[in-house]
Amino acid sequence: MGTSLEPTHIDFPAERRPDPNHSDCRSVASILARVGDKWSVFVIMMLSDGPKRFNELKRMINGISQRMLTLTLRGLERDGLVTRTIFPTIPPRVDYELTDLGRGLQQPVKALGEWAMTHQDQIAAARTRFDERNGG
Amino acid sequence: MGTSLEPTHIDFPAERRPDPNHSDCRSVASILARVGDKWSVFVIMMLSDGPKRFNELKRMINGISQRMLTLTLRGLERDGLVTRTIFPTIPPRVDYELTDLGRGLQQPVKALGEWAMTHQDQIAAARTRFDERNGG
DNA sequence: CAGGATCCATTTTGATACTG
DNA sequence: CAGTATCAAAATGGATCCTG
Repeated sequence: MGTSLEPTHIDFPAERRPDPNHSDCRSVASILARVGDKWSVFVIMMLSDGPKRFNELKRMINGISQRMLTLTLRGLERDGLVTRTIFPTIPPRVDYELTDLGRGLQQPVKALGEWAMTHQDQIAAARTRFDERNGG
Repeated sequence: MGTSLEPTHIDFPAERRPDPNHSDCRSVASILARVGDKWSVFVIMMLSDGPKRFNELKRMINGISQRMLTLTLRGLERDGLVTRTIFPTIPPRVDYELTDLGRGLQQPVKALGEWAMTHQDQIAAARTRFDERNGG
């Protein structure tokens, strides 16, 4: 392989750990890690309106390499967010589609995207100020 | 320095670019990139209930290195999400606090966290299934 | 078409030592 | 206490070639 899809380990202080023997925040962290992944978010968005083929996605997300698209899709498939359907034709055809779980995730992701959308100016301004006061 | 806080470049296909001359998705991507950042999310969460000092945060987020906490806080400060207040005492004291912008971001982030919370079992199960069918 | 395998460059992170 | 500086290790990503 070469690339691990495993999340990084995070220790949470006892006072913050929600439930001692049910679920610590590690699993949540690993999920956030996938959402945080640049490409995952875009793939999820691109699959909003129905299934897509591999190269179709590759063209839609201009700039992603074949390798990264493969890796991203594998990760999403592993998490049960996307299904992979192979049509045994020649040439081969593979469809990727959001699962119910994936569609559920889309909602909070969209909310985040919309927040980013509506506040991008404020953030850009803050960055400029910071860079001026600083690096200037 | 050594570490760039700049987002990675993303090209969007013309059909998907929301508005040609106002804002392409790059800025949104750069915001998502910060949220996607493992540590940023946790720092934002830890600052929910008021300002915190550097080492206080470091203890709360067990596992983060001093270096990464510094870098993370700088990034959040640059984006206008947290403020940094220095008390010129000896020993020095520095407080970090969420801005209004930061508190606003907390909402969608929390939504995402809650989704992750409530679906972690499904995802864990999916991962196990995938790993069994696969690596097995 | 849809990848798998390799190799290499860049980024990111951690450990460690030092400072006002 | 709250960092900065430096170095080494590890993760990540792209380019390229190959295959059913």
